[in-house]
Amino acid sequence: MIFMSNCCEPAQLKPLTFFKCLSEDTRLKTLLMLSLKGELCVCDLTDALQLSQPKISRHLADLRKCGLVLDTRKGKWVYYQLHPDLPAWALEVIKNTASNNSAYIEEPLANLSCENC
Amino acid sequence: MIFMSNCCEPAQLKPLTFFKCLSEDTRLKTLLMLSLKGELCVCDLTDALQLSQPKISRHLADLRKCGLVLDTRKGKWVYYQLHPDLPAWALEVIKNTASNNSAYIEEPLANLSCENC
DNA sequence: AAATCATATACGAAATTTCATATGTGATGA
DNA sequence: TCATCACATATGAAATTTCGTATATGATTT
Repeated sequence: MIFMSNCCEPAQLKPLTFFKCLSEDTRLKTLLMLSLKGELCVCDLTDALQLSQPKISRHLADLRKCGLVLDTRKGKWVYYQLHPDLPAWALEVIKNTASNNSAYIEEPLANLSCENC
Repeated sequence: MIFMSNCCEPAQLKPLTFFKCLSEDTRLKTLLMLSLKGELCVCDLTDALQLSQPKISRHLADLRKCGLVLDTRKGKWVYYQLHPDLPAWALEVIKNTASNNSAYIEEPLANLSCENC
């Protein structure tokens, strides 16, 4: 994303940057799932969304560079969560969207193994 | 937008379609301004955003085809407003974004002639 | 240390989006 | 009816985004 140049800290998250992050299927579903599940590793997401690992990783990198998600390594795994410093309005947009569009994330949620449920 | 194929009525507005509409500068500013001003004609928007008329018109056509805005002809002018049937969650996203990002639309708002203030 | 597992990045190609420019259309007014 | 004003659309080129494939990295296990 060309707008990644503008995005460093969530505190200065620009609305256009934010919505560009939400404007692609994989990234949007990832953000909505994180808002519901709290924390997921890369392999959870490849399973849930049935997509290749590099594809998931590239989109997570975009979200990370824009400050929307935070990654934490735990042994071999890297866990992602919504960034705790996300501006309140942005978090509200994500939560609002998640709770009003359950059909959109129904299938990926169902694909999650029970440990994450 | 390729996702316009999916979008007919606001009632079935899909989240991805919605955020694709918000992911471009002209369209996002237009939606935020409409949420604050209620109704604006095409020439108001070209003035406010300082952009060419075809550029504004094309983006308005995208928003119209996705069901985000409603157009009404009044004599020579065509007025646009947020679509009254917009799902509540989507309207909330727009209003929430507008009220928390005043700097982003400060300049275009200032460019509006006083009749629209 | 070598192998393996989980994840990240590089690269060019393909798909999509955006734009400038030219032209079309519908309403109004002379 | 002719001209003009406000707006819409068509077209191809340019810019941006997305993706598959190959490869790199960092942690764990053997």
